[in-house]
Amino acid sequence: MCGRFALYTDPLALAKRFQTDNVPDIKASYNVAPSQTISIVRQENSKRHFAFARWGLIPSWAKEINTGYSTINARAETVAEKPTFRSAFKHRRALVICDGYFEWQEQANNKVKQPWFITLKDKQPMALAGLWEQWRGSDGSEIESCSIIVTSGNELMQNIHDRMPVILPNQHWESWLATDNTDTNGLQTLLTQYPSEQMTAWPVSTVVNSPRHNTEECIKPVSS
DNA sequence: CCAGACGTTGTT
DNA sequence: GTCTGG
DNA sequence: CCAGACGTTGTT
DNA sequence: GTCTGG
Repeated sequence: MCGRFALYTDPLALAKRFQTDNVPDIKASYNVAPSQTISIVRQENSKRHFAFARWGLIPSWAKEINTGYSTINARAETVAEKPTFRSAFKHRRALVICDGYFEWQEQANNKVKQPWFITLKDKQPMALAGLWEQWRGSDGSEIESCSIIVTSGNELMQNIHDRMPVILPNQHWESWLATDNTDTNGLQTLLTQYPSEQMTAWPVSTVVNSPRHNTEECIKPVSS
């Protein structure tokens, strides 16, 4: 799955890579956790914008912000059907932007899990397949929230974890973001494993375990 | 009909 | 053990 | 995802 | 909001 990531590329470079008409006002973060505000890219009238959303999708019909169940990820296999996600899947897709994500590898003999950091070999920031939703509280407050779609792990990931986020290659950004695209069958074919040979992974310190630690040490390689 | 769930992961 | 907070 | 709290009373 | 379970 995908429960933690990092985003530290310069905002101007992000705007250039994702061809947005605004530059996100963000600082480098090496340890982004669920419930925090994350950077997403959406499209309106064929123009791309950076926006922000709370990580953990709140369905429009939810009574409380804390839904009591985990919506930080949506399974690619079922996202089109699940009541919590299907409306967003059809109408409110986004790119969740990160430089790399973390997965925790189970260890034999009940030893402490080993965290890994996974990036693209070309060091470019990546676009994860995301969904967003708007929620209105009874007091009139509004919150935009989002979820990251996950699928089975590719060859690189297999030894680390059996699930991984869906990473969209450049050539699929347009059809994923197009608001007039409601072909859910076609959209689902975009939710595939990114090729292992274009990715790389290294073990990192358990410093990353605590969301309170937000330094470069979180992504620094250690011997496993 | 109304009430209650609506999720992913990992472990058993 | 289970829920909340980050 | 992992870390940290998980309770009541009374006092500051 | 919409589906499932009773």
